[in-house]
Amino acid sequence: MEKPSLPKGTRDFGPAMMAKRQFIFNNIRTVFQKFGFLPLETPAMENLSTLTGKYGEEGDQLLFKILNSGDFLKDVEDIKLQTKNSKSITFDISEKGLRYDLTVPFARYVVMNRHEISFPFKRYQIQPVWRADRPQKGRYREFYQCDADVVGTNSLLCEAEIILMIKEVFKGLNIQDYAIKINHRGILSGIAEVIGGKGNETALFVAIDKLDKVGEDKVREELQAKGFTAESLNLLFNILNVKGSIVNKMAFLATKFETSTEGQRGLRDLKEVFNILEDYNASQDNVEFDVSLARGLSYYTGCIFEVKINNVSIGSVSGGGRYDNLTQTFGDKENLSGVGFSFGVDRIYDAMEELGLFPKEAQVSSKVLVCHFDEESMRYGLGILKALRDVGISSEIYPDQVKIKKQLDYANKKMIPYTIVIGSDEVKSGLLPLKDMERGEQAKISLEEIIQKIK
RNA sequence: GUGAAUGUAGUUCAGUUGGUUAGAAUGCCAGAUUGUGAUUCUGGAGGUCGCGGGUUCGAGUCCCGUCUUUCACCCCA
Repeated sequence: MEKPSLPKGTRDFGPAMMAKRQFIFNNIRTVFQKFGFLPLETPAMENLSTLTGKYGEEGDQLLFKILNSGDFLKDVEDIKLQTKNSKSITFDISEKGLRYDLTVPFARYVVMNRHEISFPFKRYQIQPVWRADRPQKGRYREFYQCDADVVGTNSLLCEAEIILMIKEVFKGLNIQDYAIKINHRGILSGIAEVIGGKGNETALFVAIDKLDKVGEDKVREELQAKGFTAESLNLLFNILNVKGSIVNKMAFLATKFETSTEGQRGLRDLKEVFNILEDYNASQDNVEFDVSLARGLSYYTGCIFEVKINNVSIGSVSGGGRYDNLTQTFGDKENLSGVGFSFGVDRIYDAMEELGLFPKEAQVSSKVLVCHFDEESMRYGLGILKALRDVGISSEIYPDQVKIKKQLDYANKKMIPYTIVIGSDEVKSGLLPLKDMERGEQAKISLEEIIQKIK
């Protein structure tokens, strides 16, 4: 018998991990709902044609494809099989794939259900996605995304609210040291225009996105190899090296973008987002205008976001942006604009674990364990148990007659913070010893007092 | 997808130039303790050394393959 194992990059989540994961999920879900987003779920698999072409050439390669059922080779031409070019027969043998993100399935959903959706449409979606990437720390082949998107409005209020939601989620998770980076595709296009890199945008954006990671010299090297002149690179870094406050950076860029309508559009949008934030009385703490932020997903057209938790070895934990033409790729005639972002739960988990940020309360299952010395006291304990549960206190009783030591050990293992040990004295008097397992203190009090104390 | 490193009790790790029966800490189980847990003491269980092949009188140790995890590239939550 072969030892069982899991596919590369996938994991089981035991009860201890699930308690912490759910702490994150609940936090995010609560914030999404508070901002008026409605839940949506879509199938794990989509038609391959829905998925391909949305994530760039590299993205298509990372799609998990599902082999057709039945005799999937039946209709493949012999010539194609003989050439052994697997790419050429992909669409002959596979017509379905696992979803790569939640944004594209959402766009598909919107186009299919236009008649019953009223715009602006705000939905959130918390589901796993799959990528055939090579796993590393913080990179999994199956991971959960928590998306919130608004479609059907150009209002930059949505961008501002995204920032507010990120702040609120991180506050709830007690993550303090982080940066919400924001930029705009218009600004990137403007830079490309100004330095004479038009037509070569993809290479340019991919390279400058790495700036904070690999440094200026490497980016210069890479772009030089791609055919950028020294002169245009000097212009580029003159722009990218802007320092100072958000206002200063924008003023500087305005002088560079006098001839670029795209660049001006980017600046206008960003300025408006910051103005709206001010009207919300939201501080600009943790918000950074990062001119070198690019992001790979090719469908973004306006503002783009990325969130990084500082001092951890995990990449970005959240990202998003505005996309104007996504529904058009599904045949929609109208130009519906959408904007959204996504939290990566698995990475937030890794970061929080690394920083030791999970509160103990998040790992508590039952709040009380009722312990007992004999059958009579156990039966008496059942009434206590019911009374606790009736007022909403999660509690359990040790189901076997075993030594008190074992029962208390069980409580410790499950991180149950309180125990009530019942014996013949308690059955007689009705006074119960509530024990605080962390402090080791206990006091005999009435059931009513217990409920009041720990509810 | 390209290149590299890693794998030894449940967990974290020792293990010499290849040499008898592979160790420690911690955790687990039982007892010291017949109304109270994480301290202390005593005893016990637990490993086909990731898996498969090879070299050798002999392999945890060397070689090849494979899988896992990790790192860089690519890309990204």
